[in-house]
Amino acid sequence: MTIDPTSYEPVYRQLARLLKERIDAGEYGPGERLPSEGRLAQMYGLGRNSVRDALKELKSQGIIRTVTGSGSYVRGGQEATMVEVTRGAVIATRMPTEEERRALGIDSGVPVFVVDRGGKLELLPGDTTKLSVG
Amino acid sequence: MTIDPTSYEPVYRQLARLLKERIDAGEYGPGERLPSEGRLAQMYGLGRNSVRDALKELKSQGIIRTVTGSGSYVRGGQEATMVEVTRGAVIATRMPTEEERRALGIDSGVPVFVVDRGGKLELLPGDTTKLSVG
DNA sequence: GTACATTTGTGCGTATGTATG
DNA sequence: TCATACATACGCACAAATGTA
Repeated sequence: MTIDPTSYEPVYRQLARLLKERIDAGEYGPGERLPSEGRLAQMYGLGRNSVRDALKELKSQGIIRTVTGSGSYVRGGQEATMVEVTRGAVIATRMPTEEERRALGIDSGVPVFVVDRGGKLELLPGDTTKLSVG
Repeated sequence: MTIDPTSYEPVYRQLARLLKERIDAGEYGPGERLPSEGRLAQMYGLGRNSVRDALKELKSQGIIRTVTGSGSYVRGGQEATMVEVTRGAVIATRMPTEEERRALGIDSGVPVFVVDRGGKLELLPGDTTKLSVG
């Protein structure tokens, strides 16, 4: 499969879709490193910025995470801890701010739970938390 | 308040933080349009790409949405519908796929609830849904 | 309906900084 | 020390969508 620059679909989206398919198919497993940005650009005949746009999309979807100086890695495969929510609680979900991300130690592209237990708000990372109603 | 290019904090993050403060302060209300990218670049002495990076961050946090050819608008102000979750349900949150986004009719930067009621999965938009435990 | 200006989207280039190994 | 790799920041050009005259 290759990239078609004449397609109606932007090349960076084509690449993002392509990489996601590879990941879903298990060709790149959890924790595994993707080829470098320069390598991907070379492989698919794109500029590095377009490759970065594709990776940015995957990051924003929480599919990969990138480490400066090292590479881009497939996320997933983590265990989720169960948190019990009690009667009367109200649960919302949204994307965290930068501060909240740092505080919770989560990557970009990961949403958070906002649990309101009678006025007291609690913030929980969405990638490693599941709420059980009981 | 202005942008400091010599700061340890990237200028696009500074601008994102600054705009978020303006929005939180109500200077830009829900539904209101932000200045155009070119205008913001001019106002703060940045390149347009840096402005776009800042807006991308706000988009990824679900704070604004952009419409091609029109502008960037402050999100929020929508009513959230309460959905009751019953005992035994398990709730997760994550970013939706493109297909799910189209199916639910939600913008990018909006996470979804995944409610598991005894094996039956239900997908709920995170921006217009709150879950009440009862 | 048409033409035009405005605004965002895409794609590429360059340069430099920072982190990793 | 050195090469590799990602991050930031600027620039340019053109496409596509919008809104208005």
